Amino acid sequence: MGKTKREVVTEFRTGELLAAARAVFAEKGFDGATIEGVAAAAGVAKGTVYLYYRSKQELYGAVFREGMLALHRATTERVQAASDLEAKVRAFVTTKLAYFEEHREFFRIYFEAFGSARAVGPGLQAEFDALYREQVQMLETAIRSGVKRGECRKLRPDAAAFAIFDLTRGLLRQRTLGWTRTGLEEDVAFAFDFIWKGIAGR
Amino acid sequence: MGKTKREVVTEFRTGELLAAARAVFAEKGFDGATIEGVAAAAGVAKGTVYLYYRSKQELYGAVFREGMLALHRATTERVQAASDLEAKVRAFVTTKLAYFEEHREFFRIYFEAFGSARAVGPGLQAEFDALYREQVQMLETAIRSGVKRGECRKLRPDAAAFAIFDLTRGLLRQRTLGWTRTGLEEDVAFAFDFIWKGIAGR
Amino acid sequence: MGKTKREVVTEFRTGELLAAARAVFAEKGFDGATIEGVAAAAGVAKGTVYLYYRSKQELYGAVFREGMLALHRATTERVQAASDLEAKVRAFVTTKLAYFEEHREFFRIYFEAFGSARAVGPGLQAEFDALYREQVQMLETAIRSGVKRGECRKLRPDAAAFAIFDLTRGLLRQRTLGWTRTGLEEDVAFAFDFIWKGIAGR
Amino acid sequence: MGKTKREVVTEFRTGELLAAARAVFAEKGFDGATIEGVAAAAGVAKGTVYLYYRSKQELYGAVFREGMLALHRATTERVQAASDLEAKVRAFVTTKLAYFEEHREFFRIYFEAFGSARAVGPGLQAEFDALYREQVQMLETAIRSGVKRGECRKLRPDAAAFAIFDLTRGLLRQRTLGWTRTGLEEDVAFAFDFIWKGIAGR
DNA sequence: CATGAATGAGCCTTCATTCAT
DNA sequence: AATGAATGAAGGCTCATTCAT
Repeated sequence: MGKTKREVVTEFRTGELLAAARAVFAEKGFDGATIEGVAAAAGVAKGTVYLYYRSKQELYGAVFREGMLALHRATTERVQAASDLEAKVRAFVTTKLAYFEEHREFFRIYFEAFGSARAVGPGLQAEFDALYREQVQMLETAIRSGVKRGECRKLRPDAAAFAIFDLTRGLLRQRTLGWTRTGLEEDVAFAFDFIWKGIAGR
Repeated sequence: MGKTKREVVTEFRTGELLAAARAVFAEKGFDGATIEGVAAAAGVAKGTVYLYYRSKQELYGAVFREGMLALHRATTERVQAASDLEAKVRAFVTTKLAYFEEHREFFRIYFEAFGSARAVGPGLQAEFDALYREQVQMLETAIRSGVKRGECRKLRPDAAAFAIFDLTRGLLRQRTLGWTRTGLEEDVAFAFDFIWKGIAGR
Repeated sequence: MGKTKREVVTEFRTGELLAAARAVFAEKGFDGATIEGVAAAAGVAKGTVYLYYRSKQELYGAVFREGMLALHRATTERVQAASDLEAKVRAFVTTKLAYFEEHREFFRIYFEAFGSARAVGPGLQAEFDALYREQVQMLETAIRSGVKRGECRKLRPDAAAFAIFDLTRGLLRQRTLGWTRTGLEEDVAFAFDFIWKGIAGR
Repeated sequence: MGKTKREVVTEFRTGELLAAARAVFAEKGFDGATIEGVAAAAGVAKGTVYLYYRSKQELYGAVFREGMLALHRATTERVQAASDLEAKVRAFVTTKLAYFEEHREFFRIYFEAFGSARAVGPGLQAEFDALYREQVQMLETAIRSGVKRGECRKLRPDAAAFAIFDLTRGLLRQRTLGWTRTGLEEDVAFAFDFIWKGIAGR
């Protein structure tokens, strides 16, 4: 643990700035946010932001990446820990909903990426897409082996994976926008049920 | 038919500008787009844009509203024309996918509304939400009577409606971004199947 | 009386436009006024204004000149008709006040010329100055002969002329801005009295 | 004395900008002036102006207010220091003329306020009017007590105050526009004499 | 003659980024 | 490292003027 002084300060500042940026970007979006605003929220001067991030884009990227990776890690971990398909699907839905329950601010940023790929910049969009696909593939794999093991009916694993992903995302949106009054548990239960049985069911 | 000359010209310009604006907004997003860019795309001078639309916001609103209403009308019409739940769900998915197949550009604009409520402005966001809810309610009603008639199993109609909506939207995204290689027919079939039977199926 | 048709129409339009322009310039000032506004006030289209006046400047010039000349003529005539200095001074004050009583709108335009010589343009400013000096000289001449004839005490005629002019203009301003509640007669009486006797009086 | 560094720089810039703005507004008037022009005159970039003044209006307001208050203070002080009416009137005329002798540029701005109330904005116009009336009232009070004490003849103090004010303003204009070749002393002497004795005199 | 659609120069203002202190 | 003053490019919008109909 070498250059503690410098590194600690840097880490501290980085964290402060990241938090401030997250709040500001969440509230105003990429274009609506200003570096000045982020600096103010972090309690530092404008120039200081540029000591830690080279540009507005990069700062946004850091915020975005941090949130995405945490979400990604949590989801991956939980899903892989589950043993069978049913548990995996349930874990997927639960983890996502729970994550955003804890990170409301990141939600706006997350959703901005689905809409305005432009603001984000091509590099970031690629990263985002990569994580997206990775998650989809994880689901896909789970489904594929679920099909093999007879845990579910025979259907296209890739398409089903997308479907589960989208369904979860939609539910996320409703919850975060306050369009659902039901509790987290109940929402998860419904989503899983829908995914599992569709609307025809048994 | 009255002041044909003037009215025709106005309609023509309005249309040209709308098309140009749609293309530019689709490519760059609301903030990234410039009036100059729209004007150039329409082959007119900057000032001309302001003869037909009072502001950038208003122009965006016109583009957005036009696309939304067409989509809304098409969907509503087809769904209501269908007789039973199965047909209605199928119609819903089909119409949406088909609409964006024809209106690729509008897709980006449509999706921007899901992400950056800010840029769009509160008035437009409200309109958007209203249409959204109207569609969800239409699905909800269909499901409710489907449940009554035993066309599907007993589940919460509101949540199921949201689920169908979100699933469709997700599929839309994949198709438009070119993430699916399967044909329209097949995608619709899968989506319907998924909605209908879930992944457990019979 | 030749090209009656054309000339009559031209005169009519010219008059209409002049009146509209006077109203608009009076309300908004040179910079604040728009050709569109003048056209609307005159009940014609924008382009029509340019058929009769080459530019905004020229239109303003026409309005200005018309008002100035009428004022100048009225004043000159009345003053020269008066026989002795007392009558001349009285005529000067009375005519000016009476003129603006009738032409409230022109008042704003008249006063703009004292402040923003810039907007008016150098050519017009020169014309304005010429009329100004002419009036001052008229007063000067009157005073000079008044001095000779012993109608008043011996003082510098040029400076006295300016003083009378300025005093009148000030009174004008107060009346038009509604800062004086006294009647026209009384104001004239006071002004003349002040000019004649100063504040020390006999 | 506290944050000298920053405060000194700010004061310096504020002063520089104020001076530049005064020059530019004086030459071109409010509408004719551009922020770019002011910046250039101050030797800074356009954006810098906005670090010190929020808008063109505010900058104009600062220039205007500064000049008006200085003039107002000087006048008030000198007039109140004078003991009798004669001295007060003399002080009034002298101070005004002397002030503008020193502040030629401000003259154009001062006079613009008499003409184009519009450009200035309602708030500033109100301030201007308040100062105007205050000065008139000061004169009025002086005259009233002068009348009581028999220092001058009996006349309406309000109207006389206006007259003195206007006469002075007129003289100001002539001097600043270079329409008088006589010296300051002589002009003041004449003005006072005119005010005191009128043209009939003793 | 009259019209008003079209033009494009011009201006205020914002804000990401730099740099001297 | 931290600051925040300075920069200047960029963009929305207005409006005098032109010109085809």
